[in-house]
Amino acid sequence: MEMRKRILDAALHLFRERGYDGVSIRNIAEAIEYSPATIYLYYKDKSEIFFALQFEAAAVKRDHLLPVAGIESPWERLIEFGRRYIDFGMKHPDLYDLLFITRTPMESIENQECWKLGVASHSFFVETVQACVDARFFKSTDTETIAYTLWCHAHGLVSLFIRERMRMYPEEKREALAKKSFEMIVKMAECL
Amino acid sequence: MEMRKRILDAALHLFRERGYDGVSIRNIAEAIEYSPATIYLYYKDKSEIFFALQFEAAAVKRDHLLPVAGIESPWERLIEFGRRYIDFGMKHPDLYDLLFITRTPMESIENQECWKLGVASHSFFVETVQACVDARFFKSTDTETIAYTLWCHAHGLVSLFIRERMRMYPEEKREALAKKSFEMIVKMAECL
DNA sequence: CTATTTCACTAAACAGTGTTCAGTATATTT
DNA sequence: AAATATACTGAACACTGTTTAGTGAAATAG
Repeated sequence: MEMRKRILDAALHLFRERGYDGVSIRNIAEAIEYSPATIYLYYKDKSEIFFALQFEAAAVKRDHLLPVAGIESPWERLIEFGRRYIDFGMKHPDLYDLLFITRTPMESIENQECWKLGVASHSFFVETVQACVDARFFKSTDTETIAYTLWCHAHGLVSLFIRERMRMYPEEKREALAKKSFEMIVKMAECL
Repeated sequence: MEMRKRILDAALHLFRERGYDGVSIRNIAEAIEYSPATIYLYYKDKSEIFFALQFEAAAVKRDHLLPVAGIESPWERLIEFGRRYIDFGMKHPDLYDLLFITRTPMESIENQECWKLGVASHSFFVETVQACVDARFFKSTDTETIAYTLWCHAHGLVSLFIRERMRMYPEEKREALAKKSFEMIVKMAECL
């Protein structure tokens, strides 16, 4: 299990610098000073390395969101969840990419371990929205649509940012705009 | 100019089926029954084919949004813009992907023709929001943040859909959920 | 009508990719 | 000492984007 870890460490490091497509099995092999063929003794193919990293990304995200669970007020919990979700995306663009943007063999992902972590996180999010609904925080009682709408905003915000679709805004203003937008959606949710 | 068109037609057709990375210059050459080297007489490299297609995508999007310009009421115009933006993304996932998700050599995109179309569309969107602000439609007067927030939601909605991040919702419910979310963000904007 | 230049195109190569497989050298077990 | 298992690799296969030297046909010039 020592070798698997060394491969993942090298792969994550390289992916961070050059992106998934920018890194070859040969690059990873070179980084750990083994032959390319050795990689295949530990991972079936490149996509399996990807899934293993996606699992790690999901774990990092889980840890990033963990403190949220301790907040008692559903509304405060929801806000902090959103804030930290976005913060995770901004701080770990490659991990966020891996989890929510990159094209992957999605047909098989339900069987992967990383899927469980994702589902758990999403369930926690929906439950928090449900708690807000139960506390009569919103006029609307459509938990599913509320949760999905808030997720759309957060995901849109992060993915426009990390896939560089904010070129029409000067670079130094982008993060501030994202922050203001988060505050705005919170205000909008208040009268939802 | 006949050959350039044939290359683009073949490329777009193939990209639609197998995605950008799934198609090689050799595949395109094969499709139009020429040698791979011939492609390079008409396009500098693969990325230039990409930019040409991105331009076409931007044109399709522009045409899709064109009817919106005729709507007098700023608020109605804004709603219809959103509706049609999302509709474009759902109907042409590969074009939307090309425009707003795919990683591209973004450093040079400002010099490309497609950038102008994108900027024009975004300006029109912001101007519509500004018209709503001028008409005292919102309490907030922060046009930039309002526009960006609405865009985040729409982009998040489309990109979660077309990059298959809605697996936790049964397939037949996804589109309905998207529709309900759009209605919800409209309601949310009303009390913005 | 021949000679030259231009044009549209390609075969073949270079350096890279993911992946496989036969084979080697070392360590462990019998 | 012989047999087996372990850990690894060199070399190949079929692919990729891209470049270069060169072909054969058409257009132009003398």
